[in-house]
Amino acid sequence: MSTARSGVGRPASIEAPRETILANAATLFAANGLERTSLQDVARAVGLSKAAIYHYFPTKTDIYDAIVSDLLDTLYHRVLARIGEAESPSEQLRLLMLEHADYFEEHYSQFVTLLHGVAGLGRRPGEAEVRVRDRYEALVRQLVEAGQATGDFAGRDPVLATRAILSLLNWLSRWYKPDGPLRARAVAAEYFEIVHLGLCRR
Amino acid sequence: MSTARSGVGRPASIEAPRETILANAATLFAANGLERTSLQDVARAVGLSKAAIYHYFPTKTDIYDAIVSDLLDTLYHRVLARIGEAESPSEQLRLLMLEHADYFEEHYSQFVTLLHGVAGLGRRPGEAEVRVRDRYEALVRQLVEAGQATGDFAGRDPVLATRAILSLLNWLSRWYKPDGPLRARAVAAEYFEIVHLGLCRR
DNA sequence: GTCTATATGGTGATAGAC
DNA sequence: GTCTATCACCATATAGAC
Repeated sequence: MSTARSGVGRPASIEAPRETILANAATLFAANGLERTSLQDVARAVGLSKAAIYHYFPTKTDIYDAIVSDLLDTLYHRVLARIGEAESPSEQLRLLMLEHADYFEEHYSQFVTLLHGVAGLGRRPGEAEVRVRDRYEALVRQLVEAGQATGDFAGRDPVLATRAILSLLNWLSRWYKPDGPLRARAVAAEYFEIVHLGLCRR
Repeated sequence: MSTARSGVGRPASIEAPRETILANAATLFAANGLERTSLQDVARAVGLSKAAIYHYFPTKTDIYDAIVSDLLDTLYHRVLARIGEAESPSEQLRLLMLEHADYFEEHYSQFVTLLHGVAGLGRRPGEAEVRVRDRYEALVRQLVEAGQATGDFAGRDPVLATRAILSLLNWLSRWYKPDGPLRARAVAAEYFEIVHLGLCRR
């Protein structure tokens, strides 16, 4: 079946090394965090040596950055494509939250890596990450503001309303259990109801 | 003024060593996380040697645990005392969120240490920490359920409503900037309005 | 592309003098 | 109670053979 196994001296070989490394690293980062995950751990999970990992990524941080940037980029485009189907801003917001939850569930380790992979708030994220996070936040805010313009929503502070929505979705990564009975989508649907009603009346 | 200074060979001495260590460690843990904060860093901030720190705490993890457990315990009792003044469940919930926000602001580093001090979700928190966190979550849930019983709130799922409320308060630790213009209390007040209305109608 | 072996430095924790 | 000095270990990253 497998073409090779990491043994005593025989060079191993795997397919799609970059993606395999990223997937395994995300699982480890999500469980133990970036700092407590050694490259040795990653290498062992992948089935390569430490030095082989360095062939694909110059530093451990680059692995982390690749996971995060891949995730944020795909999330944005998937959500954007999905909400195009809806007409009213409130329906768009609902679809955004549902699609976000689905995507979260499919890429649980990557989300946890993004949101809880590095401890402490002092780390300055790369400007690319900041840009793509801001873009996503702006998307939500535009929906809220559009809802206020059409009268779907009442005039709450759109910045704080946006933060509330994203807080719910982000902290879902702490409540959610991959093996639990609750689907992320179901939680997000309930959250939407709460927020939606809260936004409707002043 | 100061009784001693950590110099070449002279033993230093500080007052309230335990509290000083905890306060300095919380600042460092909040900024850089538990793993990236060395005991050397803590010792330098406090003004003692590494070995002196070990005189007060057997391991680095014990310092972290002490910060978290002190925080959660005091938070619970302060909030509990505060909401006793109110009569209706919705007013109690409002006071809980405001008091929580005030306490968060006063102990910002400790909250960040609790919520973002350790990376990864694999760490099993101590049973003492779990107990006191569950107790706080139960307090919020009781308010939601009481509000449903009196008709203050409509019949949303109380568990998910509770998680929504705590998600907002917990993720506030990511938006909030100690030097920023927004008071935590003001954000919490707006969050209460959103959630309150969302809970009122089905 | 992958390996073994190693350089280099920091870490948590301890020993023992004062 | 605080210090200096040190231990034993593990980390990231690199060199160079194959």
